[in-house]
Amino acid sequence: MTMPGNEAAFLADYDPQAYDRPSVAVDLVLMSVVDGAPAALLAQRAEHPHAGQWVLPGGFVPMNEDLDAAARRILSDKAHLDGAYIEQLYTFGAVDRDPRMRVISVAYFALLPADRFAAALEADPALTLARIAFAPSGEDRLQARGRQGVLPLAFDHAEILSVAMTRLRGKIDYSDIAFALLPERFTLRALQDVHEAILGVSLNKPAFRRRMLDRGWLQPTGERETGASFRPAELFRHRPSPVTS
Amino acid sequence: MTMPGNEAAFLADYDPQAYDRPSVAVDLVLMSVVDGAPAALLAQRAEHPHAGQWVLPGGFVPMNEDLDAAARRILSDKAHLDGAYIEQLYTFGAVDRDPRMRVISVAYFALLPADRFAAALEADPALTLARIAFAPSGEDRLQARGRQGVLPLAFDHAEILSVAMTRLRGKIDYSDIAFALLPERFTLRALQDVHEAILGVSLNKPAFRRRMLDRGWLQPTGERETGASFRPAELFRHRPSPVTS
DNA sequence: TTTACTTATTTCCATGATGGATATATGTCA
DNA sequence: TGACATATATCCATCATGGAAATAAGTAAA
Repeated sequence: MTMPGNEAAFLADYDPQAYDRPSVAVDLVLMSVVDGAPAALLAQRAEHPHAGQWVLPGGFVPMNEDLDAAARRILSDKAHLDGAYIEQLYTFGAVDRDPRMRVISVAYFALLPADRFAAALEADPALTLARIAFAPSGEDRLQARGRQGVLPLAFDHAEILSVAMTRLRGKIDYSDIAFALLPERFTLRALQDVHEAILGVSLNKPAFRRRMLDRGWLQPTGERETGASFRPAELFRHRPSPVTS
Repeated sequence: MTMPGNEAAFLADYDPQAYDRPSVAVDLVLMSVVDGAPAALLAQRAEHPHAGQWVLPGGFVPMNEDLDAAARRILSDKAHLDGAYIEQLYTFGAVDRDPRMRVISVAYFALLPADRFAAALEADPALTLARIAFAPSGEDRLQARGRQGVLPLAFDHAEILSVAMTRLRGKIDYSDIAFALLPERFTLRALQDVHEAILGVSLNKPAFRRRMLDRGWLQPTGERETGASFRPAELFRHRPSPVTS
């Protein structure tokens, strides 16, 4: 290769094939809170490697697509969902994490209200919504349960899921991501349930109410929930970050 | 390609060259606090593209090296440093972020006490330690200054640096990363200076002292600083996370 | 040796956030 | 109409924090 005198000439001469390169994938941790427990959407692999086992929905990143765009495409194509809150999580790059070849995976997590998963589960029978149980030990080990028991995850996806849960727990009480797990209108009770499910603790009700209200994130709608056989709670809406705007 | 009946056969048949793949790089944000201001180590590019401009030290990830190992290797080879606190930051994957080809960059940040940079700066004249000034507007824009004025960064490295500063600011008061920016023994004043430099605010001294002391992170040494022309402060040592152990 | 000086360290108090018990309000349903 | 169950409000003790002020402990000059 010659040494070109200027940058344009250099680029024209540049050979991108000079070195072997790893594949880059995006894996999605699609999370929600279902029946008082965190849950993640998993897919059953149809092909080798690890055919039949459960994994996070994912796919490779083509040459002409931004990482974030790839995440959204996989959300739509593989999980039949859209409009989720999406955030890049961590990049996993151990040499042997995939038996086929070197694959570096950029993990994203995506948060959705529980009811939004119904369509996805119907559209694709290879998907399941797995409950994430806290390990009996206080430690950070996770167990995913499907319809019939404990679900082991293929590749290093259990670790990815664990990192996602840790991130979620870390962010929930200083950011407003909890609202991404709730429908547009919700009661304070529902908001508290989400916090309790993610953190794995039970919270004091008046204190929680106070805290949320004077964060300025809640917009009262004046409406009340229906269908309860007792005093219905007021419905609130998420008022997006009044501080930042 | 045939459809193999078992996983071993499938892997034997698998062609990793079937699709074009991006290059993967690791870029390092090497940070410290120097003279009361955050600073980052920058390198002057010797080659195209952007020859002569300033960038974060970085390099490509070969096929047989874990991401974390690549970060440590670059720390050692490109920055002539070792033993830094290293943490993965974020992965940047816009299609056109590098004019040569598609490069996905996994950014790490690394924290070091200010005095550790001296050897690196001597060993490699293409390195400089740039001061990071807060933008006059309250916003999160950053300016890097070198010996002779404002240093613009090539590629998307200004954005990477900005993400690193944001992460550092976000973590400094609930984690113990501040200690990675200090020598083994330090005064409470020095610890507070680090916090103030990162956060860009001045803190209340007695409150800061109390907070740090009952976090349990500080181990008194009984020794005192020397060379001050007034009452010398006690030297403390970092006692690594008493909670986690 | 003593005193001025400067910063470290401690003490003290006011304030605001939080945990938690308790009281009150307001729906549904028998 | 009243029992019931939960929402919502009130109240108080406790703890973390900001900040002023007092005290301690070195150095250096008188």
